[in-house]
Amino acid sequence: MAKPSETKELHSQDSSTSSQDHHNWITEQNTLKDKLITEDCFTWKLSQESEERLRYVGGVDISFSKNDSSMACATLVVLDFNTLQIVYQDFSFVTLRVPYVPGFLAFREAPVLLDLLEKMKRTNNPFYPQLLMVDGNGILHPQGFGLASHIGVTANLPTIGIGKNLHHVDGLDKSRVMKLLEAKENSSKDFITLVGSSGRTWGVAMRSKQRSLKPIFVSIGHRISLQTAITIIQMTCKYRIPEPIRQADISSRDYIRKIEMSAVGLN
DNA sequence: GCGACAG
DNA sequence: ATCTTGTCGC
Repeated sequence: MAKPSETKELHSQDSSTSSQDHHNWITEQNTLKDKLITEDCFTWKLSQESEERLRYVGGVDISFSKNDSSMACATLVVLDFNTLQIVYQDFSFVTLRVPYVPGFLAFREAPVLLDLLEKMKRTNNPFYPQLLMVDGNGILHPQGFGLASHIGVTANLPTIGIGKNLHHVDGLDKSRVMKLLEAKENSSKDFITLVGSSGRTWGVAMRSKQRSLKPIFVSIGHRISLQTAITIIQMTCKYRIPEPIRQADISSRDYIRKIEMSAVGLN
């Protein structure tokens, strides 16, 4: 029979999770991780001369209601890689019942984002992205399998993870990264490689714009090399955050704001 | 044991 | 993630 801690959450809006959930999540992460590809695996090219060029780059983000933290707006945008203009945009309002647990962001956010991708594929949308940027880490993650990798493997799509804050892993913490960024020998570099205590490379801390001291953290999501990911991120940064992510963020906030305005009107 | 911990 | 105004600077 179920223990009290397992029954009381059944009808709760803001559900918590058990150690059993965590165990299942880790198992699923490890299963998906077997399919992870950390090198360039796509047919398009970046060069102008190429027959098949990278043209459609997607970005996904989720914004939350300030009133009800389980109410969210998930957004998928697709930009033209050359002009960085939006060519496709879709969103979905959802109630997220899975809480945010550090290391398991994908179990909260991936389902609704995958739905948005699936909808495009199902309708044979010509703007279906050739590459997807995700706000959240790829392999820069305790299990080496963050949200960007989770979405990449599940959707079988090349993905890049972009974190705005560092997820501490393998001895990499804020102070260590700041020291590296401030070191004289690194002062002119626009990114530094994040090598952990184990010697493993997890991604890079990138100064996407010279003036912005605060870096972004770029890591492999799926089917792309770190080197290619860096190049593409640099090519899509008008500001600190690469445009596909930034536009998705702006759109989802905008949608949430409009919804809350109409909700206030009903009260 | 205590603190840290993407969004 | 979100709560929050102005402010300094290009």
